[in-house]
Amino acid sequence: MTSDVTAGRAPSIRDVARLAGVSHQTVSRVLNASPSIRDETRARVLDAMESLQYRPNRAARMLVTSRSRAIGILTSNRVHYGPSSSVMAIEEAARAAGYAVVTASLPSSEPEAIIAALDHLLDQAVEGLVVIAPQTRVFDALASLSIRVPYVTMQSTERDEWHALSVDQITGARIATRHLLELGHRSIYHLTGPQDWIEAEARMRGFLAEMSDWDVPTTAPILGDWTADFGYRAGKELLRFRDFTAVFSSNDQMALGFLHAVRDAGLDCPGDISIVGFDDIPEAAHFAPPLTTVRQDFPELGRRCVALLLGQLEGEPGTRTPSCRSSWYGRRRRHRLASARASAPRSRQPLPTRDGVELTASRGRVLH
Amino acid sequence: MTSDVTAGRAPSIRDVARLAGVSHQTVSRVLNASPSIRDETRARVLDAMESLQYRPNRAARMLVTSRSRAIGILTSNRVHYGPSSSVMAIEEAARAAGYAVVTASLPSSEPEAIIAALDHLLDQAVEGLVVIAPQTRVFDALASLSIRVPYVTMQSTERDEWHALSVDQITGARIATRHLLELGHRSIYHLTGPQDWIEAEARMRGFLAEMSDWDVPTTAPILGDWTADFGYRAGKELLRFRDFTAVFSSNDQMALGFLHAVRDAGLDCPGDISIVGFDDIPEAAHFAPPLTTVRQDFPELGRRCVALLLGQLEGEPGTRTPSCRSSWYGRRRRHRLASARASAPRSRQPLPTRDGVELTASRGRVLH
DNA sequence: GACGGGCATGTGACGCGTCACATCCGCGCC
DNA sequence: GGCGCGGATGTGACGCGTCACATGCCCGTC
Repeated sequence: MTSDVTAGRAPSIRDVARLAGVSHQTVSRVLNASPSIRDETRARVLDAMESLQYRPNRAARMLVTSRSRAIGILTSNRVHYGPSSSVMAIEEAARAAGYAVVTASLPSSEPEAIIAALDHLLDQAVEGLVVIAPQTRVFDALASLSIRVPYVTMQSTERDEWHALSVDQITGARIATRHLLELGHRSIYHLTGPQDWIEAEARMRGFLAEMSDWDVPTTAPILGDWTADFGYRAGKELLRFRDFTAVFSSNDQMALGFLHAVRDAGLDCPGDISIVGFDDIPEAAHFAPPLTTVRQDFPELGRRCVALLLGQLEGEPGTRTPSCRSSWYGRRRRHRLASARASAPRSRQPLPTRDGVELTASRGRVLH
Repeated sequence: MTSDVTAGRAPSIRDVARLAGVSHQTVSRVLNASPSIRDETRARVLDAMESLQYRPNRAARMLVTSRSRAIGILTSNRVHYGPSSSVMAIEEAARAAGYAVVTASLPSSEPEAIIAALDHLLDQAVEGLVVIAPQTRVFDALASLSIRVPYVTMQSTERDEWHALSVDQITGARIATRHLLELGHRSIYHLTGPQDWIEAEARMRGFLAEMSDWDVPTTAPILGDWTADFGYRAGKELLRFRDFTAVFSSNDQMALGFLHAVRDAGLDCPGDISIVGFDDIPEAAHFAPPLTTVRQDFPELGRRCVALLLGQLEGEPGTRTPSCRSSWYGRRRRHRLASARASAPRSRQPLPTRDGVELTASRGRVLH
């Protein structure tokens, strides 16, 4: 008796039900695609929804199902190509699966900041977490909060194998390293990312493994912070001695800075010093000289993250492998991949490909 | 009588109330910092919350208050420095204000994609929207959905003035242009971004205005897409004629590509052709040569977006100006600015500053 | 000593989509 | 004709934090 025509309130299933001449439960069944609804009834309900501009109340559904259908992304606040692209892909994949994405970025890597960010996400009742950040620290913070939410990262750690993700950074790093070795380089420096980034560690491991396979002695990797500024400073420092002929940088930004230092030293990049980067950021082809780098399929990585996470959310916790292949998701993914490929106007020639990683020779130029 | 000790259910205020020996309403009052609670009672309740690991149920609160305390960000899916940094800042500012951020990126700029993304955000019951994307199209989509959610963009349009934001891109573009003019250049090309990006339009307007002030004739701006690849292609094309001596690029990526083309043509950048970029991405200092560019304070921009949006959300709709200055927010913002400044290890020298925009001379090098 | 006022706290209803269960209808069967 | 069955639909309760209102209490006041 209370609610009249155009109340201030948003329409609820009861409003729809009244208009369609059915019970609110029937409306609910239509919403949930229950099979036991006559087509004619369903049509009437849908009409009523349409004319009322009905939108299900997320809060109410959440309350009763105690599922938020939201996942959280915890990112470092540094703006890098890889993480950003992954976030986009994660968001799209999650949306396609009917999940919302809530982000929290880390103003710093202090434990308190991490805990605050996690707390924020948990307040949003996220059902799962994708971590694109210093992973070991986040893991510690999660443990300290003692709240168990499924989460995935871009790469597995020793501590919990089941979060593994298979774009294989180790292989990518090996490819990059092998490339330099095949060019004849025997003293190669490695610029790595922050230690507690799993990606950095994996790439470093790949580098060391490949060097070891070739029986080439290595110097200690240089711990960087992903930035071009660091690459530049490192280059300035290392070039004072010139006890090397090649550098494998863990990402393209640091490689850019290093290139800068090489130019500053009056040296020639393909000639005197070879550099290989990692990530294949869109700008890499326009560095001076164009950078040889290892392409990472970040969107694919993001999509796999979501698939893995959703597999854990929907299936029983513990399974891990087949979740990536659940039918509805596989279909969408294939579609997206196809369209992405069609729209890519890249002019570089891919070199040997292997599980989502490839080495690119920038603009066809011989590798440097 | 039903719920015992450790049920499967998460604890509710009633559980807390029982443990603290008060009514559920008292617990609610503690949660909402009601003043009329005795300190001793509050302490008891807080203790109970602590020991139960109580976390307010977001859904229930949302349901009853019909406020989600979430804002949406609609971003283009291109990974650019400016948008990404803004998103981070928006997220942090929103979090500081107790809002969550839900993102939706646009796989394409097709109207359907925009509508789908908006729909997704509205499904999440976001209370407001920050748009970092082709803005005119989004506006159309919003209108077509006929759902009125407050939203802000990075810059005002003619259509709806009250979304204005004050990091002044026009001034920034004027500074860049003036710089080239002061160097003596009289034939200057402008590489602009996609037309329906407000930022692109504003920078173009600034360019044209400054040129006009100096009575220098202009050629039509070259419509780009923000990418380095485009800058490269544009450079290739333009350099066939060399009917210009300087270029003002709407962002640093396109400038990078252009620089590449200049090198390819065997020309010297400070000497033969001058280039000024826009954004001051962290990599700009390491281009060859280091790029002169206009720094944008994207984090500040993001923060202002949030302040503006929250002002609209919290205050009565219609007010616009003073909302940015609401006390709690001003305090936080100041704090964050201070810390950001302290941690910035930039080595460049800022040139004349004006409302969040400054021209940087990379590494002290004379401008090119 | 009765009354008004303010403070601290309690009571019950409410919102909205879902769940468990009830009801109704038509049909086939013995 | 009564019974059971299954499909389609309705009924009422529930979850949890908040709102509006009620209650109890202490204090001062005339």
